[in-house]
Amino acid sequence: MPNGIALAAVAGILENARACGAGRLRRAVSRAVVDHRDLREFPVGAVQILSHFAQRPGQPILFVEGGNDNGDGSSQTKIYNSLFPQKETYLSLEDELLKQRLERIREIEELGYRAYGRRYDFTHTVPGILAGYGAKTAEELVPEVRVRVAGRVMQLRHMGKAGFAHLQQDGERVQIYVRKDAVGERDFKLFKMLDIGDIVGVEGCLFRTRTGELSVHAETLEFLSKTLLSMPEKWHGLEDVETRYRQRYLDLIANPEVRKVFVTRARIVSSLRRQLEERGFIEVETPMMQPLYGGAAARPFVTHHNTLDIDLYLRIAPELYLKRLVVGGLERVYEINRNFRNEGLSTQHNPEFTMLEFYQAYTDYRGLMDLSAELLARTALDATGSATVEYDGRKLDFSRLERYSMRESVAHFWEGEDRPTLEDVRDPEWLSRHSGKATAGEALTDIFERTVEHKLIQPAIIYDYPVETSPLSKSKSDDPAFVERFEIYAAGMEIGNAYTELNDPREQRRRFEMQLAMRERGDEEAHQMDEDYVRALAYAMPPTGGEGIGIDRLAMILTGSRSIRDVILFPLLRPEGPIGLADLMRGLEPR
RNA sequence: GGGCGCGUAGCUCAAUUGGCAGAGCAAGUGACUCUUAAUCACUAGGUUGAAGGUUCGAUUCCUUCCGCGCUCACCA
Repeated sequence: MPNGIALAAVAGILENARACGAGRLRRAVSRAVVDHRDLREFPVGAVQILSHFAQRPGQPILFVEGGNDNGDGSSQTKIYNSLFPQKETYLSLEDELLKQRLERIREIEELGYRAYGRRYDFTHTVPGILAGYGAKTAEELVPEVRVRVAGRVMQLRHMGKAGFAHLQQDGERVQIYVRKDAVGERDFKLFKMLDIGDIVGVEGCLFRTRTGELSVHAETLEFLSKTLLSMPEKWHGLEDVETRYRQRYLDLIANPEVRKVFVTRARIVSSLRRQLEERGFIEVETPMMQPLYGGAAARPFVTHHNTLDIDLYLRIAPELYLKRLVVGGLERVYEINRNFRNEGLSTQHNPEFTMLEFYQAYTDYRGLMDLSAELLARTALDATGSATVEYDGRKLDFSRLERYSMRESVAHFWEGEDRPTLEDVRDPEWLSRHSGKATAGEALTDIFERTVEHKLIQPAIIYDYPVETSPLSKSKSDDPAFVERFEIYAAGMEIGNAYTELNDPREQRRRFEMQLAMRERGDEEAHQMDEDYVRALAYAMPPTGGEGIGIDRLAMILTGSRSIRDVILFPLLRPEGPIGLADLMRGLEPR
């Protein structure tokens, strides 16, 4: 290719004039070429090259003229770049690493191994080896312990005719020692070809190295899977937040603590399941695609079913379906699954998030408070090994849930001189003095949110909410301005919401109609009329307590994560655009 | 949606006032049969997120756009 030759010639000339890598020149040329101007003035800097050359007649010419760096701007380097027509000639997009790895695959197969292997029957896992033999001395390993173990190569240290590697499995690592005279010519050739990130199987005996590390003395190697891309750096791991979320698999490989977070999350969910099962709750699954949405105040996602030709909503809550089941006699039900709310994103909000909701017939919000205290204490213990966890430098004790009524909390957490008394907090005049909201209830909620919410670091229950902000809860019989509802707070976040369920179909009809009126006025978050739900209540629902616990936020607190995205494996991000790997691979495909 | 910040090699990070884009790890070649962030020598690797603008000259200054983070608003 003529232009390629020209480039080589330029490189040669510059090599003589000054030690200058071909890569550097290529970049300089490509910069000029990209501009595609006939004349481009270039900085002189310290460049002291005067070189010019012509290719063959009629071919593009690169003319480089240099001067001294005299600092007064009088000397310039000019590149007359007459038309290198295809910049691709110079901007090679080939990925050297990928090319090398594909070549590696060929070599591995030439040796008689599969680059992408089949079943490997291991006798031990890496964590199993560490747990079983990590405490044994060299002498105790003398009756030979043979193991077959597989894992991902995370570190490699070659030393001529021997070498060490660390295999990672389930987030833990064991060292293997491979020497030529132990594994033979062919396996040792394979060992020398390994890249960090490859997955291999090793058979051999356990021993301790001179420095005392438990290791597998390899006798045979099996190749199981080839990495084509390079792993994140061994020391710092993967730190780029965006890459960590987009390529969570890399995050999990490179950052052991991330794995722990998701293991803890799994423990939280299984602990809650087990505790609810023990109390006679059964797990159910209700529709995620709903013709009518309800159970919370939020904007939904809309989708469409083709055959029925109807729009459906991704559920914002399972509440109304779960209560239908209570009507049907499933007196203790729970569901752990995703809700979808079409809202902004933040460190505490992901558009899809996981909620536990449970309903228990014949109890009320007082009963649920006691149950919540037990559930949370036990979950913290099961997930972290302690009912006390540290979050953001504060110790949170889940074994004792503080309880305040909303009014008490305002008085209790007030900062400043004019701390209100409990009498003040129920005085409409005092409330309107401290909030611009129209009604006393809304004002109380407003004041609570501004002065109390962020101070609820210790796990706490706030109970008795104004009726205005709680459309689905049953009113307190002795104070109809308030409802039997509580929320659970910890680390300044709301993590749960519960109430004595409204089970009077007449009242429910009235509240739906109020919501409908709000919809008419353009409130997208107002409830729709769900007449089937009213019909269900009309068959009589037992008095019931219902509660929702945000699993993601609970997981944040119990894992010490500051962002909800750190406890969701694949948080919602904008699509990243073309990756280009498929094109690269296609370009390197042998034909 | 508003405000602030970030974007440089596969990864982690430098780059003086606007003046030749560098290092470590990873990669390639060679040496090394107990290393462990192995070591030693050499090599390669860049559209400085993208597009414009200012300038003799831009990673650096300006504008717009893209992506991410924090924050406010919205939202439980």
